[in-house]
Amino acid sequence: MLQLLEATVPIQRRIVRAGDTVFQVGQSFGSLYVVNSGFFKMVNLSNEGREQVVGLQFKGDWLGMDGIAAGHYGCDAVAIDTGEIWSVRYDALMQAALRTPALLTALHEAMSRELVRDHDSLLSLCTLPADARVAGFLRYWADALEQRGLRNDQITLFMTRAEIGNYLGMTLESVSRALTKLARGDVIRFIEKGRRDIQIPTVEALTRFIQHTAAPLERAAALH
Amino acid sequence: MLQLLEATVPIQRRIVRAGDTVFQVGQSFGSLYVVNSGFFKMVNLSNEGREQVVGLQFKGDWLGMDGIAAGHYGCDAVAIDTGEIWSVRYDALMQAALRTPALLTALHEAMSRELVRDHDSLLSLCTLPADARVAGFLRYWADALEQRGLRNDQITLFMTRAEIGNYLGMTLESVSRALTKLARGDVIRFIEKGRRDIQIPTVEALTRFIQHTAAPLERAAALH
DNA sequence: CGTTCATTTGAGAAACCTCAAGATTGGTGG
DNA sequence: CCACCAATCTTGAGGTTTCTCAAATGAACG
Repeated sequence: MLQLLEATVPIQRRIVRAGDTVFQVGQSFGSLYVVNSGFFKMVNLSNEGREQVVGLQFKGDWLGMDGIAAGHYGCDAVAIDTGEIWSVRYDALMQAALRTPALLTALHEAMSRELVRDHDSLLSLCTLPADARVAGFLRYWADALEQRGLRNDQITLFMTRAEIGNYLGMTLESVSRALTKLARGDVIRFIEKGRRDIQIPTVEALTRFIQHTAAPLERAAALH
Repeated sequence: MLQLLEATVPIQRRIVRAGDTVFQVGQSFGSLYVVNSGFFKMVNLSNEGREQVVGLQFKGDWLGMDGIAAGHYGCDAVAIDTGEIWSVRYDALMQAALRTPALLTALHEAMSRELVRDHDSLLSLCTLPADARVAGFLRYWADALEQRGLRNDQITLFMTRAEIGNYLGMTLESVSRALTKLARGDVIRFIEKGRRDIQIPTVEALTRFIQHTAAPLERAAALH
């Protein structure tokens, strides 16, 4: 995907460091961005000032697609680690897409994947208790790394407990307690001194924990 | 948008009644659907059988875009009222889009709007108490009607309390209590006998209720 | 080596869920 | 037209999860 983009559209590259913003909510929409390396969080800001992490983007993911319809970006895109971000003018991309339909396919698939991911988040938020949501978060991160060919037995969270909690709809204390509980059950292990590096013996153990912790679903199944 | 589609792409029309499914999770992806009339819910089903309403679609909205990347639909699309749904072959749409770029714009804006909407849902779920989420749900429905030129001072919910609760991440009892509270404060009114028809004196009152009920946000703002 | 920020842990409070009992409604058949 | 049935909805009481508040510990940095 990255190669395809490189070969067909003018690209601007930019190195970012943790805390840098790629674009901000309200800013006029003009370009889409693609993660070449690093990790990014998307932060939504409500009218009343409530702040919400609504997504995490990894290598190959697109940023800024929520700005296409409104004409301005719908959230802040913030780097949470050093990385490289590519930007593409949306109008240039559309021009190129008419000549190279594969570009269109790539863009549509990226948007589609993000929709699926959002729905997964909603599902977790609504149906899982706090502990399981944290486990699901770690599994998501591990899966994301694996899909990109990176080692996923050991992950570094570039987020504070507060950020993770915000993303998962719970307090930082609840995140801490959940991680402690996971470590006690040997589903995860803390490496070294810092508590940001987490070893994941097996992803299956995480999945088991989620299913085991999930509330009985007689009620949930009563939708019919 | 509907006219544009009609003029440029082969369309298949279908009348649906409440409970009919447009497509089901896992079904092979081939077409996108557009709501001509009626109301639809998108239901996600997790591996373990947890069921989650992840979206509501109104006139002009597209259905099935979460199937583009995976090659199969990611959720069930279920009519919750009588309506008409149009279907368009995705490959035919792409063909037509190369000749009529406006089609592409329309599709991208539809996906973009859905991303924004999903992020709004996440924000509500994570930052608002149950009462305010119900108020936000009613405001969303009223806004959706208004944007489509329909009267929005009186809305008919084609969903049970259980479905609303599922969508909003709470139990049906909590939905009931929230509606009772809203009615007591005269933010909404029940019409007639049934409890499915709700009168909304002013959307502003709903907004005020949400802001008033929102928890103080010192904690939430501590993301920096 | 002290300061600051992040994290952990505990105890009490609050929101929400669960369970249960009645009410209300809409539909169906007598 | 009325009575009954099934489904939905409301309301209450008590339990559970999660949040809030507070304090202590640990790590990072000059």
